[in-house]
Amino acid sequence: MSDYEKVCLIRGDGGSAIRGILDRIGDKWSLLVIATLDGGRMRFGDLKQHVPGISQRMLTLTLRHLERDGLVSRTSYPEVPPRVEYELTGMGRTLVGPAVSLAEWAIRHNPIIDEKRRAYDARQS
Amino acid sequence: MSDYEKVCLIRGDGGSAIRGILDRIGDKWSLLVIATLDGGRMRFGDLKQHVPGISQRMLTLTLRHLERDGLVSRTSYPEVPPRVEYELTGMGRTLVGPAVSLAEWAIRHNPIIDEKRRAYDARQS
DNA sequence: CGGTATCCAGGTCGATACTG
DNA sequence: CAGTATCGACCTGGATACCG
Repeated sequence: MSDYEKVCLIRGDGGSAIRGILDRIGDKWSLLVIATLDGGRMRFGDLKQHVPGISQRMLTLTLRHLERDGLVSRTSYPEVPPRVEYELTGMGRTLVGPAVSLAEWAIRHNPIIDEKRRAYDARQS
Repeated sequence: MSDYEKVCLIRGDGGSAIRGILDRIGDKWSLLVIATLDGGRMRFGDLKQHVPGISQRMLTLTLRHLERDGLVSRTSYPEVPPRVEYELTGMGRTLVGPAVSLAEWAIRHNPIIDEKRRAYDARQS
């Protein structure tokens, strides 16, 4: 694939391709929840424990969105007290690869970016 | 690399790794501007034309952020009328690869997701 | 031409309280 | 246990007007 075609992939028609995916997983918690669920099926409460800082509300919302998009499946057991388990769907698991490549980029370049940022801010002040 | 290590990569310490990169390029325009600049060095006005729908304000802001992080370089020529050119830095270009892999995922799965979404919404109503 | 300044509408997210 | 409901602070981004 040529570089030009790559760029077109990202830009799509008016950028809708990349917008679609970022609207889906570019929020504060989605990718974190997906990464956590990559460890295997998990209950609501466990998930809440393993995603530090997430509120109950945001975990619920995030899971609903991911479920709606078919990235996560929800299974509730009619027991008392209730038990609900979540796991990645097949499609959900295929997202982990690309997400990891972005995370790797982030980890590799974080120190340089921080340095650049400090240098930039120093120039401004 | 094991699956477990992959997940740790994304989750990092409390998810800071993935948060860092998403805060940087997860906004509405950054990745679009980067993809456009991947075509080569470009003037402010041309950039505005090639990123459909972006406002002057958001283009300026986005470019400032990318410049601050060392992903884009800015060159202004002391002429009248002024001319300012932007281009990806070396580090900026390395981001295109991972971004493309995410875009490819998005393009491949968009139809399925849309379908899942419609099915989910139909069940709710 | 390439910005900056200002205002504001809408959305996101956290805290808190309550429920089956 | 696994949610739902409500409120409010904050932030993003669009429109508009003006500037060197």
